[in-house]
Amino acid sequence: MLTFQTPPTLQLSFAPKQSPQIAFSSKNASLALQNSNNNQLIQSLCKQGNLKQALRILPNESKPTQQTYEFLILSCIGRNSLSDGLDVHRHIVENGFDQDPFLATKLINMYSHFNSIDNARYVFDKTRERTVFVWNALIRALALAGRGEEALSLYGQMNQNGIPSDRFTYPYILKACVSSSYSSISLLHKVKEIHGHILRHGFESHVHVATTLVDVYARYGYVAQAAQLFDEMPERNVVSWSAMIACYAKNGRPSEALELFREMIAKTQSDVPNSVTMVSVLQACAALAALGQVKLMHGYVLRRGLDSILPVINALVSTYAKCGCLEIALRVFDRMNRRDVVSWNSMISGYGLHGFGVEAVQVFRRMIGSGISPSSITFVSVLGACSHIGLVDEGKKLFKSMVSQHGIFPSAEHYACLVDLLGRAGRLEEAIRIIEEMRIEPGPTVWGSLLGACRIHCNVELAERATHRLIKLEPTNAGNYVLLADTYAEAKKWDEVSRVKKLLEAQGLQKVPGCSWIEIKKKIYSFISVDEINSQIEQLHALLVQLVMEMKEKGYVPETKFVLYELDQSEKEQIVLGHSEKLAVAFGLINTSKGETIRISKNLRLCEDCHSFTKFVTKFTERDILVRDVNRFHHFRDGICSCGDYW
DNA sequence: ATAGGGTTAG
Repeated sequence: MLTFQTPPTLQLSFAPKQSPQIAFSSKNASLALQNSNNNQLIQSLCKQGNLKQALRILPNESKPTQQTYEFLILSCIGRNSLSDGLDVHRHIVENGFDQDPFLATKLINMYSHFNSIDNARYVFDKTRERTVFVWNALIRALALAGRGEEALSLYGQMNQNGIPSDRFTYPYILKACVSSSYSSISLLHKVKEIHGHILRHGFESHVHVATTLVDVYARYGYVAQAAQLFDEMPERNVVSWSAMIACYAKNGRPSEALELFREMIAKTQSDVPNSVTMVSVLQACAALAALGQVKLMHGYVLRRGLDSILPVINALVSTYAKCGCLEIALRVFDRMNRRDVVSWNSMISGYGLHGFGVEAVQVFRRMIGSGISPSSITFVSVLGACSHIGLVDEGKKLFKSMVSQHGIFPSAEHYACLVDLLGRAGRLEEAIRIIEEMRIEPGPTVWGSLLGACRIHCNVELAERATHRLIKLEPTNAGNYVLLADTYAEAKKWDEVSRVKKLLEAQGLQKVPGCSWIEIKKKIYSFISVDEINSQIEQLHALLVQLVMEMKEKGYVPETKFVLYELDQSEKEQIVLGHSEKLAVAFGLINTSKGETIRISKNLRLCEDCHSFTKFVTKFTERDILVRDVNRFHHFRDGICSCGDYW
């Protein structure tokens, strides 16, 4: 026999059955009931914010219906009041509606809204007639609450009980996979298993189900899988297109994202890009640092009237900053009439990216002053900004203020920023002490920051220690081995250099090739670092040789201390001359007009020789050169770099 | 009745 029992988490305080003290007298209430149906009275009381009173009237004065309760549940959600929700639930039970599967679904959704999962499950457990709606509702609640495993096990039970899943079940189940704590390998296995179920039940061509599949594969980096699914979709809409564009944008394939966007516009009339599409498109432009593309997209945003949508403006701010145009980013930011924490974060990181640490901290303070609470990302941004310019004390203060003033507990990412801040400034001992005293597990980002700093300051011993940890944490990241090898090379420990190189090869890992690119007349040209000259870059190479020769007379000395081969000086110089950034600079010199800033992007940190080379080029050719490396911008002008040689 | 895509960091 199922009876209503109050579980520990469901604290229903039974309201005293006294006559309500209300502006409405009971008489008025009865009258209203005679004239209209009770829903209207309840609704009007709810609209006045008087839900408690509505509930008091309910059993005495009227015969509530399913609809009445549905309305009451929705008002609790609208008013965001869990305690009212509990009251409504209690009334539902008292008035004999507790076995209504429709209301059970609504109650589960309500508890899900309040993230009160135990109560949602309680409703589920007490409901005898579990329709597919009831099952779906609880699966959804569990998936949204990050309890993926429970959602999946419920799905298993659903199958065992012979309840046929429907097209609504699968998007929830796929989300459950994402919100589970499976390791990525068993997760892929799980997603494939669910994918199999979807195929077996014939839901794969359903647009919502297929779009969710695309998204889930994309989230885990299975771009080819996602693309295949997308290609095979018999029906697509703006959401499917957006999901696929986002997939490319997020998985390091920005050109394909832009290509797909163009295809979307060309191929379909019905699927018009919306704000969500544009946010991903802008993200792709930012990844490419393609200022020309951003301006085109900005125009599109204006034409479509999407320029008042906050996430779109936020994306514009951060994209302009990432494309080297801090001025436009600031202009867009200044004109905003409403700003959320993301807007501020975008501007703070924009300043940081361009080496304006002091300004970034000022924006941070303005943000606090305007009453916006900083998020954990705010601190990553502002600490990163301090780190770029070496504001060590300011950064340390901000780090301390996280807990003391803002109640935000530093994550591994924040420690990574702090370690980077100290490490870059050469305070390696202090940095390692921070790591040793961390209360949470220092992840790869933390050791990575330390290793990066060791590489800059040529600290072999600590670099070995950091790499030792990193190899365990991310065994396939070739970058860690390379940083260690670079450190050995600078210390002239050639035996160690070759040992690390062999270690790399033995695991089939490869150094990520240096790649630089430049946008000329809205077209992107990319260059890869080469050890030898080929015909395609002959002209560029000739120009470089000539430049270097002339610059050497003016004092340029190629910096070759980090070349990973034990060669003589001229051979080393030959190698650094093939760096992709120099090729891009030469290409830029040839293909842009005098007075025009040359804008170059690079996938790695700028090497010291390219840095000093570019400084000389700006002095020598009287050109401005803007280089974005993997961390930040360098504004080269008249022989000086905005980073002040601190990067 | 229930469903799908997006923003800020390093």
